[in-house]
Amino acid sequence: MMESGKEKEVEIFHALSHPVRLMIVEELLAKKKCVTEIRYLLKVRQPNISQHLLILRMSGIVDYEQSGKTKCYFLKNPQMMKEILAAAEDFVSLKPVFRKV
Amino acid sequence: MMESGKEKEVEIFHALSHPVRLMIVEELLAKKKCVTEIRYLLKVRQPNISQHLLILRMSGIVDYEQSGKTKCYFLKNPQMMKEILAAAEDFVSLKPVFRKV
DNA sequence: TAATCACATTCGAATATGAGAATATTAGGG
DNA sequence: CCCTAATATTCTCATATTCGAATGTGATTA
Repeated sequence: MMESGKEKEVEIFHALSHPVRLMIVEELLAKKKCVTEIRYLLKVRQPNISQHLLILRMSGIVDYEQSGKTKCYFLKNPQMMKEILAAAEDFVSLKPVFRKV
Repeated sequence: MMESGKEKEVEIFHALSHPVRLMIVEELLAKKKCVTEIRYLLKVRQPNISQHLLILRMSGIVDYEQSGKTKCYFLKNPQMMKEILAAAEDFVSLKPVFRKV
């Protein structure tokens, strides 16, 4: 396949393209949280949360700090993440009537 | 699975999470183009381009207008797409040194 | 140091996705 | 009407993703 030089962007979009991961990011936008908090907020099993957190971490979106037994996950760049999400929300909130026919 | 109310956002991110689709969007950001143009610009086979265009169209990112035998694809909302892409580019262009350790 | 809490990893099964080949469709042009 | 160009669709195979179950690991506390 072609090289696009956009692998990193693709990785970011891919990381955000799953409902659970997107919800995790939005939870972290409000406040850093540990795995168990996220787990119960989203009502998703713990191993699954861990798997999604790994993907988010590999893509550079989140990182964590250990504090005792728990790991506090946080957004590495909340401001820019906010911009990406805001842009996407603006996009999807367009009513069809305003779209080009 | 939980309902997040963010299905549309997820769909947008998913549409942008493939290198060929992202490149298509970037080509269309410059100018509307027909399938054959896109095909040769990206050096990707035509059926594959058509499949990706379908996904982009389903997600509401692109639409087309028929002009004779060809279909001209264009972004439905270039400005907002530009914002999403710019935000993602900003995000990935952060040097590790500027990121929280 | 044994038990427990918090989290990660591994594995398997179900499902989804992506690419290519072949074929179909649709719209002019002769 | 046939022919060709432009695009779409279908089928199949390989690969990737996702989830749950089971298990592993690391830190804390009894």
